[in-house]
Amino acid sequence: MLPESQAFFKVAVSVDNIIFGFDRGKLNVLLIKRAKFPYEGEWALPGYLVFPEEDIEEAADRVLYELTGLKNVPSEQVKTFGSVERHPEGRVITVAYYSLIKQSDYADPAPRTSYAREAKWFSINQLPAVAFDHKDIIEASISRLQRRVRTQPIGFDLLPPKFTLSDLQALYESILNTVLEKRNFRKKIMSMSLLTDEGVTQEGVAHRPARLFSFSKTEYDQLVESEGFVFKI
Amino acid sequence: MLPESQAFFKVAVSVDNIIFGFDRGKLNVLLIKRAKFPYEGEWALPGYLVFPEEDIEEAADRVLYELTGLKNVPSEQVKTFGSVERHPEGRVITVAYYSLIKQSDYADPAPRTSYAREAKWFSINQLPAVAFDHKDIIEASISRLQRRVRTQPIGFDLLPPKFTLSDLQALYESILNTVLEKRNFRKKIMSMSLLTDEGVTQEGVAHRPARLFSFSKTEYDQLVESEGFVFKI
DNA sequence: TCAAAAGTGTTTGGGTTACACCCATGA
DNA sequence: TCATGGGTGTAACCCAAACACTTTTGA
Repeated sequence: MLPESQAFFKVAVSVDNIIFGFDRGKLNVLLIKRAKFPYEGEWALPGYLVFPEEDIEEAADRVLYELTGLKNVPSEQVKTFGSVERHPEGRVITVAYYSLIKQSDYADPAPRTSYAREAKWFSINQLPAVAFDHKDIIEASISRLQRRVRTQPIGFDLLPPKFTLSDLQALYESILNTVLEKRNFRKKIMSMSLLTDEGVTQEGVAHRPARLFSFSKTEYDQLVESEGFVFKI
Repeated sequence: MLPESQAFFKVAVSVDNIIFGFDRGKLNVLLIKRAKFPYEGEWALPGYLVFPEEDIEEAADRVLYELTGLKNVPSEQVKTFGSVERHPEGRVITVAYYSLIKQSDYADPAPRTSYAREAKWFSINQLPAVAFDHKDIIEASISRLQRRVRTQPIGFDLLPPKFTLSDLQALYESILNTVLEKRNFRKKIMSMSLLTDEGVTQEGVAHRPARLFSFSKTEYDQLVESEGFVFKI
């Protein structure tokens, strides 16, 4: 290392995971209650410092597991936040990652370390105060999700393997914070021929049961590959 | 600082600037020739380490000025690159920023420090080998530019204040790497009522001179504000 | 008068919007 | 039989795509 470089290697990097889930018509984010300084006892995104010898994506997976118990969650980088005063312990630059998961698969997240006391889903419309600049991070992630969900079939990542068209519509409505016209929404979705009718209907609902559909990422990828298919809501 | 935190504060952060320019129908990127270890003598993005007490955006501006002489260039974060082995001096995580400038205003960039020997524009179709993982960074930036340019009026940032419709079309064609149909392109642009006819024509061209137009970001912002105007190419 | 790019209109098809009623089920 | 959400068709409109010739200038 050049002598003049020494002064620069004094920074820490952290990762913060924004995990989106969807349950009963509500878009949710997973938060933890911090157990240590700083912001002890406050809600925050599941995040922690990255070891100097550790890849950032790996750190994101590790930290997410330690703080919430979630494993094998694919994630994508959102943005890096690095203002000088964002962390009381020193200069900490954080890289935010977001993931979309089937919340039903991870209904009861729980910390695996003493750094968090609790992990809990919050509706994005009823978020508590959060530590650090995590409010900014959550907002940036929601914006990104709103942009992406219109041009990539990522909404399906939030739904169980079999879902109704109304589930899907409610998902889009809650992400985009709008109301969609039922007939047109269904026509648009069905015209893309992306869904497989599972030949099954809902059970135990007090009204006409809806048909269940599934989405296959593999088939979608083939469509894109072979015919340049473009997803658009 | 908690004692257990010490181990983490050993990382360096750098910034890399991807400066796009446009000249004579070609989309260009500004590179520097490095003058110091590592990668001495090789072409690279204008980038350098961030001081532990310095905001990242500020560092991006400072580093850009020092290495190329460019000042007051608005920039936007693209992505952060942080693989463990990307820098031979130690763990260095880099935050990439991209900017679009009127290349004619900065025709002859030149370094202000001994860290670079030269600064030079390269067509994105004829890039030299570049240091570090800068190839990945440039590719990520081009992808982002291609996505953004279709939904935001950022193309005008690359053109001089007065430009012809053919200039604009050539710009879009070189960014998107496609061929556009002249009549439809003009119709679409003009239908948005975003351009002001300057009442002037080209001079000194060996063919029918084209009319010159200008774009006002302020007027555009007002349109968006007042009528929810949506830019779309 | 020639070369070179500027400039322009119309038709067609597909997609988006808007809109209202009947259907199947459990309680 | 009632309440509840599931499920469907059609007309009007707008936008995108395709396509070829005339105009203006300098050389």
